[in-house]
Amino acid sequence: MESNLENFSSAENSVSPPFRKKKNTLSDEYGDQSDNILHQEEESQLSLELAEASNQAPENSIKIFAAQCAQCQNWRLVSTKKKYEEIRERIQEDPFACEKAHEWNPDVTCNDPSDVSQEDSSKIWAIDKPNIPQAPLGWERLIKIRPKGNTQFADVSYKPPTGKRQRSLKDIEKYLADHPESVAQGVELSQFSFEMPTPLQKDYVRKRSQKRQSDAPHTGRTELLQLDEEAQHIDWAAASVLMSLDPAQPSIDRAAASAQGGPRDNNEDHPEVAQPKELQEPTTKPDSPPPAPTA
DNA sequence: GCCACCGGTGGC
DNA sequence: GCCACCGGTGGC
Repeated sequence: MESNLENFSSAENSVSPPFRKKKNTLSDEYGDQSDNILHQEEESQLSLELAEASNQAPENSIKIFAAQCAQCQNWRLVSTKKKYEEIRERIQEDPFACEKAHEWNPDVTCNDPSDVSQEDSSKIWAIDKPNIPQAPLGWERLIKIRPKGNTQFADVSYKPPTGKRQRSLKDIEKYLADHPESVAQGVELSQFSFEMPTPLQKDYVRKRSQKRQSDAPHTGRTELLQLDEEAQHIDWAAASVLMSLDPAQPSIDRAAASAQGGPRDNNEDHPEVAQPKELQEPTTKPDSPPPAPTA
């Protein structure tokens, strides 16, 4: 992926403004299928890509951020986490559009294919919640993705200018009580959100009722990718952001694809084969998007 | 001793 | 049934 994206260490979220378009996915080529995914209301969204499962990147941090153009529904990589946060915070009132990407990708237009694809088997995608405010100055919002099979998809926390990570609103409350100076600087509870992203693969997270598969080592991201065969649909309509990890396994695409296609109305032609590319591969350069989409 | 991870559970 | 919070524990 691009170098730009590599900087990101954490993910954020995105928003999905209500749109009037009918398509919603990132797919260019398979645009249609994407429609199914988001179907109904189209909204623009943001997506994130998690760091590699390997040991290199900071754990399961999100590496790539993307936002969906409200007009063409294609996804555009966002140059920095900060920019991403800015977009996210106001995405509802100020929907993302390809034009906004000109700041870091001057030539991109709605005719260019999405910068990201869900097909990228090496990535795990998750949709983030909308309306998450930017972290207060000096604070950093962190999202740690848990390995597949956990009862929870991720852990959201905030790292204050000083002190340790805060894991909940209650923690924040306490922190603010103990740090009047922060309050004096304008930091308030409403600036924090511990909502976590939703994995595209529904079975990524273990249901309470199910036992963990003893055999399956929950190594983490790697497994993620492969699992779902069943269609797991995410409510794109409701979703706002996507994140992806990169497991070393191939075969994810399909899963991802099915996951997405799965959503309610799939009109796709072929259930399995169809691989909606909602997100195009990050591989693609942000700057030089491939040929035109088809929409 | 501190930090991060993971599981369990209470509350909605 | 799902989600968020929090405690326990293992690893560094």
